[in-house]
Amino acid sequence: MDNSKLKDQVKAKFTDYLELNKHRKTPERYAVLDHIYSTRGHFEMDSLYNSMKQSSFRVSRATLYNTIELLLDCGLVVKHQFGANVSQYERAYGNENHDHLICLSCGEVKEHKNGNLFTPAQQKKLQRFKVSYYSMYIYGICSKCLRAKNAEEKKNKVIENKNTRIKKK
Amino acid sequence: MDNSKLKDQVKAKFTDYLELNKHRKTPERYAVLDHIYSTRGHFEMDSLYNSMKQSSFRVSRATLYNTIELLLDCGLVVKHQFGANVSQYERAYGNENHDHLICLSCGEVKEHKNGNLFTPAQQKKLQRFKVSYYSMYIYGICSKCLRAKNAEEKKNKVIENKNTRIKKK
DNA sequence: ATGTATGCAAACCATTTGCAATGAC
DNA sequence: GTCATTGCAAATGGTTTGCATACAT
Repeated sequence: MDNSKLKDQVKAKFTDYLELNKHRKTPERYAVLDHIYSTRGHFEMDSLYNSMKQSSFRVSRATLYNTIELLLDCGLVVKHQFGANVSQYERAYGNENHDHLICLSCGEVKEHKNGNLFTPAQQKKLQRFKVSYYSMYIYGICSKCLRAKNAEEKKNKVIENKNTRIKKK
Repeated sequence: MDNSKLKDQVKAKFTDYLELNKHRKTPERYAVLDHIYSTRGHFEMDSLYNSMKQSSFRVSRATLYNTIELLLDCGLVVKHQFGANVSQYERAYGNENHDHLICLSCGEVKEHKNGNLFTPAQQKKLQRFKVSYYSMYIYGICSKCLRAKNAEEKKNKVIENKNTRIKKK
């Protein structure tokens, strides 16, 4: 995947943010940013920590949490809390807006490209509120669990019928 | 507020759910439901616990968590995790669909009546996914914080100007 | 040289869990 | 009478915090 250009852009954006807010430009911070923009999709703190530990640059959990806070603040990362106890994070720059389909049965999270549910025109209607980003979570039952549930119900129906017949005797 | 009719409806719905799933109809469960539908807006576990403690019916935290799980499952309550570490909950029945505006600066959550960003027609497009409900979270800066921020920036600019003048000397 | 940022380990705290006692069925 | 449910207290685990050390400025 050739995303060196993307990485340069986010690095520049991060540098701007750090300088503007008088934060230090430490190698740890850039290493975290680089690592996050090396993979797609959602990640959680623990996996990021382990993944970086195995790479050339290890950082402490404390630093990870500190850095994520900065990345959230400057809009390079987005945070999600879908319902499990762990927070999930996601690249925000160069990542097309999408909704999240969350299965209430198995917990799987799928991305759903939707584009413009929330159009700029609609954003304008929100007077007196400066929108940074938005998250759309759609909860329900995924196709896999739906099939499993249907199969289950069919089975139960058969059993019920059997019981009815037994009772009739 | 006359919501005795509403309470009867949700009570009936809860009873249906409990019977269908062969769960017991304990007084604790109905007390929790009743308490939740006695107030509007968001609440968290701790406030619910304390509020019920002061009322005539006290339940343990364990039971509270158990019962909320049931209420979530039968769709009478919705759970939100806006970013803080505590989950927030909300009545779902008779509660018009609305988005949530969350201020990244002060954490305040405001409801935003929107109606139908997510229309039934759009839901149909989600093949192979049975939608139960959805949550729209719009993050940004609220008007209060926006004003504060502007004031702050104005102040900094004045200081910068002063510094420039000093340097020029 | 100064003081912010890091790493470590301990603390925190919402939520979950184990288990004996209770009470819905 | 049976077994799901309750209440209590202890355990869990993601996240935060305090503090000594390191290092960006």
